[in-house]
Amino acid sequence: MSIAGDLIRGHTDAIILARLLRGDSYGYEINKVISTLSSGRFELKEATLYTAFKRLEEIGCITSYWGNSGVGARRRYYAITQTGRQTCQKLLEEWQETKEIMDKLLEVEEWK
Amino acid sequence: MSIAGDLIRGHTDAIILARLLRGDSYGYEINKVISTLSSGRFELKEATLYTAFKRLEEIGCITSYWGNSGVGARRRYYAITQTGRQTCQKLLEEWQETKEIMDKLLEVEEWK
DNA sequence: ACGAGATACCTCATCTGTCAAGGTATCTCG
DNA sequence: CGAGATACCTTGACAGATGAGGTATCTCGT
Repeated sequence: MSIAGDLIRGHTDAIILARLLRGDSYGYEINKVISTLSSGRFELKEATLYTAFKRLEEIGCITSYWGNSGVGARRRYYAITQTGRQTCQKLLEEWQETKEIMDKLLEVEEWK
Repeated sequence: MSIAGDLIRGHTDAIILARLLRGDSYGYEINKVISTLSSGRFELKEATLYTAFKRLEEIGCITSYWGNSGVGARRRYYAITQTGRQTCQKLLEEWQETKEIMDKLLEVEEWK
């Protein structure tokens, strides 16, 4: 992985919620999507992902239910709640702000 | 503080190094500059800052020396090393990549 | 029918960086 | 002289990321 997890730390909740905003999904799939969208440069570790799900469910941002597909390994689906939507919007705004601030702080003159 | 430190976590080294690239400085001043540049929206806590200095010095990215100003409280100045410059450049590139990936991962359709 | 590999979930102990809280000492200015 | 700014530092607690380990099912080639 070229992008260390600590660089994303604090933003995993935002990533997960933003994904769930597009529709219910389950852990394995979300991980795949993240890996694909980042062209493999970043992937959440499973432990991180499930820790996040647990945390998000505890604070009421998501709910979960077992899929009844009948085929394949059982899946636990997650759905975003109204609280989750609000939290997500807040986190997205924070990300925009973080970007602005970081860009200003990292501004460098020319490289010699 | 509107931006929690954890959102910046993993980027503090980059911030400090990018600052030192502009010239030697000391803890208190760097903290002030960060606060100013971010319009007060973000500030490193002192403990975090000094922890980072220690870490960066241990891995050879910066060196330190006591200022001999004679007036005011004593200051420990920090200077970036050649290793530090390389590390800084790498971290800046990582930040650009992090931004790209995050923006892609957080992409949302319209808000309803 | 069997083994490999993919799918899919989960837990626990450990590590690392952040931070609250506390401390020391000097200088400036009213 | 006292308050507040300047300036440094350490310690312990905490939270999130992760390595390592575990379970179970399905698919596909041989």
